[in-house]
Amino acid sequence: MFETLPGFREFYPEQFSTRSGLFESWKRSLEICGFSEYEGSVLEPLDLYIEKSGNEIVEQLFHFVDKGERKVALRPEMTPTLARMVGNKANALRKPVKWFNIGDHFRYERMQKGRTRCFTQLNVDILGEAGVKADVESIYTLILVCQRLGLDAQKFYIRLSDRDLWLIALDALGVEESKQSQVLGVIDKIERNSEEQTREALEKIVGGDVSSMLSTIQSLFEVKSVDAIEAWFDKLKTPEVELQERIRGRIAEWKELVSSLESLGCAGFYEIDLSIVRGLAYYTGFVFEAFERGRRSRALAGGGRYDHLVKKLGGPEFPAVGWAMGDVTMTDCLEHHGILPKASLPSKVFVVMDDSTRDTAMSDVGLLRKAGVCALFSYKRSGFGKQFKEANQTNCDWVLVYGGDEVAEDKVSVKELESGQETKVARSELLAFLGAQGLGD
RNA sequence: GUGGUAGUAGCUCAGUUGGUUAGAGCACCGGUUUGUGGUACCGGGGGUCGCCGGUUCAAGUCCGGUUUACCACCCCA
Repeated sequence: MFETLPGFREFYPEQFSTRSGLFESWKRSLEICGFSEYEGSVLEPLDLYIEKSGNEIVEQLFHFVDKGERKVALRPEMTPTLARMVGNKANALRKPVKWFNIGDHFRYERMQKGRTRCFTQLNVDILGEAGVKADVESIYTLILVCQRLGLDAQKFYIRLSDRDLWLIALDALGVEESKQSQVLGVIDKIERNSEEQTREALEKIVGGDVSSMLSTIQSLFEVKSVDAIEAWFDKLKTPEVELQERIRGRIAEWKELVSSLESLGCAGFYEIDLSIVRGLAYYTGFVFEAFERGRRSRALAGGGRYDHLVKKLGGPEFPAVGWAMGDVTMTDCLEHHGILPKASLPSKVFVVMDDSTRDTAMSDVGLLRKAGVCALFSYKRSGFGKQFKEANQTNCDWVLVYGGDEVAEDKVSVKELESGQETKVARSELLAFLGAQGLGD
């Protein structure tokens, strides 16, 4: 037998039902917030990703040369595709652009828990709006999606940070602009690395004694409220007027963000945590990640503002904010809490017949199906007992018995399996009867 | 890319210091039951013991390689 390729997945009907249930929930939650679904290409020019993230990411991509000598890659994420799609039609799109996609993504890496080579992601983005309102909506939709899957504030939370604030802080600390992104890289790893490693990395970039800078940076990790952010900057005592302007402006935006989230009922669902920087180079402002509480696992979702990506890919200036959520980690989380979703299935009827009534019964099966009623029957000639058994095994809710007695009266016995209740219904009334039970179109 | 652990039926596993024809439960199929299901009892099908090689009279069992999975690093969209 051939085996599935490493890191790729197959979904048997039972798992597929969970998957569909998850997708249905995602889709519904975003439609509620006024987002429209879109789809991009799964295969993209390799340069689209090199352009954005640098050459080293090529090793993690599923990439190859096609028969037309084109260097191509299976998409590892949606954002560059989306940025290009929006950039191409930027002037024709009504703003804000509120789009979501549920699609497969690929990366060639060693597998482990919560990580495969093929995964499905929900991508939610708002483009064309630079104001904080878009950040609020983005974070809010993430919370809503989780809530509607059955996750409450005891089960997950969002860690909220701000790359812009870090850049201001680094300016205030006197770090040259050209070195700031490198320093952000070090900050991103601070929790994982030892203090010694961090100090060395920082010295290498900035030079000289960095211990006071390091402790100032670390003190920003402790900050848990907007007031504390304000106090942290007050303590720095930056003399430059222009920098003070920036600090004041950013804090005002933080205040707006927090108060809007509170009024949307998001209190308890998020924490300010400036240790989140996020590795991707294209993030520019607020960034955030969703985590399960009380369990060490991968982020459930992550996102943030990326105001320059559309332009970087050849489009016009187009501010954007968005996030992505993977199906692997989310399914794992929902399973852990015993709240796996299921695809919604319509009620089904099973038609029981014998040789003498087969023609009548089958012609009714045809009529029922045409009217949108799910109607099954056995492919075997077997006794009524067997057929009832099959009705159970195929998860039917109703059985229609076409026995000789019933058909002679031009009637059908209709039995509801769960209650065991059975009534005789005239064949001409059958559709109306089932319709009253919520079956059919 | 580095390291650790594991692979026996569709699933969960048992299989003694190497020893006849490799087992159990669940699931599946059939029967008890040719006009009424879920329960119960009885029966049945299903295995190159991941793959290749080695040691041995004899390998599911020991050794080497390989592959796959899981876990921890690395990295993270």
